[in-house]
Amino acid sequence: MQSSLQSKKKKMKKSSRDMESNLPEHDNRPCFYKIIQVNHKASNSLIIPPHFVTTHLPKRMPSEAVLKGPSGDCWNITVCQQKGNTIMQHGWQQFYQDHSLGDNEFLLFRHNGNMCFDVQIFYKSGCERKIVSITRTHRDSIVEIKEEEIDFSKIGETEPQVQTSGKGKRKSTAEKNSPSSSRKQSRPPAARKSKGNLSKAAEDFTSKFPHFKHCLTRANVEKPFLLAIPCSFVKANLPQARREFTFSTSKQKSWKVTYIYSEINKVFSKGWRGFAIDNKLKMGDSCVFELVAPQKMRVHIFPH
DNA sequence: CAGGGATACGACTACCTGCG
DNA sequence: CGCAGGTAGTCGTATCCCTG
Repeated sequence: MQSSLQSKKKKMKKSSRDMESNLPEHDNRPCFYKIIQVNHKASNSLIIPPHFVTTHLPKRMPSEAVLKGPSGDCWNITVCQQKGNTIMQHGWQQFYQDHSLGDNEFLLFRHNGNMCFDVQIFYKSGCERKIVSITRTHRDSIVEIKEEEIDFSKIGETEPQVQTSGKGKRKSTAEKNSPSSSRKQSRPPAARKSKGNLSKAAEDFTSKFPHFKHCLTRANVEKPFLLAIPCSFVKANLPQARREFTFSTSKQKSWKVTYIYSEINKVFSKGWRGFAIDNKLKMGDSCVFELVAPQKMRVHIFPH
C-alpha cells in the first residue's frame, strides 16, 4: 500500500517536472488572453483588450497584425477600430477556422512587437493544444497523400499476418484465474482477442500525422457501434470535449462522426455506424485513424 | 530477474433519452 | 413502439513497478 503511494508521489513529481520544463523561461513579452465562446461574433472578430492596446501597442497602430500559430505558420490579420474597440477582423476568421477553436478554449497572445503575436492555444482542461491547425505544412501533406493516393484495397490483399500478442512476459490473469469467471462466460470468446491482430499492412503503416491503429471488434461493427479511442491518443491529440469529426477514406467520400469524451469512455459514436456500414467494415479488419487536421480523420482500412 | 500487487485501459453490457 | 444515440459501470487484460 505504502509502496503504491510512493510510486504515485514519484509520478506526480515527474509530471510536475515535465510541466515545468514546458514553461517558457522568463518570458517578459506583454501578453493577453482570450477564452473562446463559440458564437458568430467570436468566429468573425476578436477584440484586443483596451488596456493592452493603450499600454503595449503603438498609438499609430498599423492596420495589419500577424498571428503566429503554435505550428509556426503565420496569419495576416486586419486590425481596425469599431465602437471604440480595437478588433482583429479580416483574417481572424481564417485563423479561427484553421484551428477549429472550440468552446472555452483558451488563447494566449504574446506580443513580439510590430503587431506580431505568438499564439498559444489551450484546451479548457488547461493542457496546451499541440495539434492545432491545417497549416500550410499540413495542407501540403494532405495534398501529398492525395497525390500518392494509395490503393488500400491492394494493400488489403496482402497476406494478413496475425500478430502473436506476446507482450506479457508473465502469465496473464486469465491463465491464473479459474475459467469459471461468471462475467467471462457471459461474453462470446470471439468478442475479445482482437487486440494484436492488426494486418501486416496496418502494422507497417506510418504517417507524419498523429494516428492510432485498431483491429475492429464485434462492438465496432455491430450494435452498439462504438469505437473506443486509446487514452494515450486522446490525451495527446484530441480535445476533452465532444466534437464532430469528418471521417474520410481513400474514396473521395466523407462522413460526420461524433467524438464523445467522458471520464470513463472516449469513443466515436454517432455517425460511426454509417461509416462502418458504408465501408462494409467487418470484425477483424484493421484500421488506421490518422488525424490530418484538428477535426478531420483519415481512415485507412485494411481488410482481414 | 521473477513474482506479484496495483493500476490504467479496452471491451462490453445495461439502461436511459429522444425522435420518428 | 422501435431504433439510434449517449452514458455509466463492470470486468478482463496488459503493463508498470516494487520487493525479495
